[in-house]
Amino acid sequence: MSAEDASLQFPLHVSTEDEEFVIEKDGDDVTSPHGPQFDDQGFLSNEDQIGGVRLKRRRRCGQCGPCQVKENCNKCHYCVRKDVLKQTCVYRKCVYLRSKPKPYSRQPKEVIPLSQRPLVNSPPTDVPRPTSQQVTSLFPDNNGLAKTLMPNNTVSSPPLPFPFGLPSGPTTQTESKFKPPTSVAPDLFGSMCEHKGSNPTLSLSGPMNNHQSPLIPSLTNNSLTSPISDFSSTFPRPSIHVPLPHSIRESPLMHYPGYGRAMVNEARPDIQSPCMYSPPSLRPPLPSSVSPMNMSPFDRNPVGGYLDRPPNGPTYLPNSPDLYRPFTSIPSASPGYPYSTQSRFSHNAAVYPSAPSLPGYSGLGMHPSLHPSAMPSSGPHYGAFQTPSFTSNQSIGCPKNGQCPPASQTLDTQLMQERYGSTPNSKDNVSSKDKAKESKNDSTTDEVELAEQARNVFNLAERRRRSSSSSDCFDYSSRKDRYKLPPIPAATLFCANMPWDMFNVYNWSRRPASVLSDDTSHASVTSSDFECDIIGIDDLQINAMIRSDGCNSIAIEFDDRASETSGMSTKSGNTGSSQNSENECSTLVKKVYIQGSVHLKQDLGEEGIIQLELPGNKVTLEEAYLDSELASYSCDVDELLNFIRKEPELICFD
DNA sequence: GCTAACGTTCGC
DNA sequence: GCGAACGTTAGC
Ligand SMILES: [Zn+2]
Ligand SMILES: [Zn+2]
Repeated sequence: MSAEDASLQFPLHVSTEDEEFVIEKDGDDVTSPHGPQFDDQGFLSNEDQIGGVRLKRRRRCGQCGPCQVKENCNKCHYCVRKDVLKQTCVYRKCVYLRSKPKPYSRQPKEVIPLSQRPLVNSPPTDVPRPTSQQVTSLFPDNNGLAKTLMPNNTVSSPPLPFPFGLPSGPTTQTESKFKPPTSVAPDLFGSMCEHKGSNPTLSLSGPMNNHQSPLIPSLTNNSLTSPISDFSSTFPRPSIHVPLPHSIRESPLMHYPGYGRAMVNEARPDIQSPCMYSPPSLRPPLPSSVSPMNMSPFDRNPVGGYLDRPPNGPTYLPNSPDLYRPFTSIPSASPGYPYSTQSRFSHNAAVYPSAPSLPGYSGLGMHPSLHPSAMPSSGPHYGAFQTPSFTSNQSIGCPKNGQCPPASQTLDTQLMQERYGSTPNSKDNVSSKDKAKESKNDSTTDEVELAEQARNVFNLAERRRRSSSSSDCFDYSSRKDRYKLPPIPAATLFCANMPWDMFNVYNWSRRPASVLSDDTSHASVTSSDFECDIIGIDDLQINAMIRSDGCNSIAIEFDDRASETSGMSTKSGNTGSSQNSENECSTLVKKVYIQGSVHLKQDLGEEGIIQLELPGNKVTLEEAYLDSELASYSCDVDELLNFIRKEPELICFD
């Protein structure tokens, strides 16, 4: 790679709602060796542009996913015709260069001293910078750089931006100045806390923190779902609906948390599966009560914590590298295709042949901002990237609303195959819509209505938000263009048949959540087929049930039965977990505490994916039991059963 | 509006 | 000087 790889770290292009700024490192001046200063379009923003004449080309940002790709695919149109077209590989095309350059008449922008700049790091209105508000994973990659699924199905990890083990909290000047997105996600935990305060319910029984209860190796789930009616009938309670606005969505920014960190192209150690980690600064806003003292992320694994489970975990768990992957961040493509405008990357069968072979979407938050057909039909599959933007007023909400094109089942399937070596039953996929419809029809009217209400709550808010914000956007894609956007792979696909399906926290004893979907409508409906168990977050002293309608919103509901819960909890708490199950139901397993962390993933369809990670010791499984079907998901059933048998807290019904 | 082509810029 | 690829525009 050449000069292009010595990509930009500075200046940063920061914009607020109303202003755009160019950020340079303190001490930098316009003639510093860090290079020229660019404005939001990457144009020189210093005296070189005084007079409104752009003199310099933009350069690749070096931080986006495509910029992390170091090799040409040699398959795409531009690669094939490189000599003539002289364009960069479609998989390497910087996200920020995909927007149409502004005309030369552009006026220069003010260069603001770093110390005076707002911390809000949002994209310029006319450039598809990832926004700080586009978040899917609460646990993004540690290095904050997007990764790309390479043709060989490996993840092309971008250079590590800062040393592993970087102490949390303010460290360097740079670190403190370039805070990660301040708006990361709805403060689910904060909501819990709030709710706790106003509606205190006692915790689940048992010593949640003493680890006396059986530990189950980390659980991961991919579907927090429940039929609403079922759930509601369980116990009346206040419901906190957490609409998932732009905050919880695919967020490239979460993968580039530090526009401002000197993170580009630095050497990185060769680490194993640097996927399940997150930068300290980007962890979800867990209240201290939720984050156990021993949850230092850097204790968790060599790369900053948050492994699904320890790398040397129990053997009965699938010994798959996938276990140490993060949940795939599913791009949210359609709703706000940020790119441009000149449709430089719009659908062009010549440039992007063979639509059915969409290459692997990036497992790390981006996927090509290219029409699926842009990708080469065979061979390497790069996951290039896109930056979702939510200024578009294109389809809001899930395909159920009839506003979004469905994700491509074909592509999803292929992606599954490519990424995980397993593929959902294609028939299932093909018929998923029908099944979804059936499922929906089977649902009670109340269920449907409630689910729709939940979605509508979000949709309304989101429409408002988007409509208010879209006006100041520059040249976003036309409606026509937007409909050219690549489909969104349904999140469930990425989880289907994944190792973590073995432990679907919320669906134990129920069918695994490995329901494949070729569109989010199916995901949504499918979600409603599931039933949630209760999770207990001990420090919050609440029982909370997290439910998603599978599309646009997540509801966190808290057990309102204070007295009942109190009694139960008190009983269990006093007696310890060892006494509370046998008397209740012969089929119950005692409260099970989870070793490691619990990953919760919910496909929100067009809105992206929400991923939560909870400390395992804060999550209990109640009335969970492992049936043969579920056990079959283990790669080593015998070992798993042995584990259960050995655990006095677990009851094994042979 | 869209793309192919290519002049040009840029970093090395 | 060279490779890479950005930006422009003619042509459709
Ligand atoms: Zn290529
Ligand atoms: Zn880039």
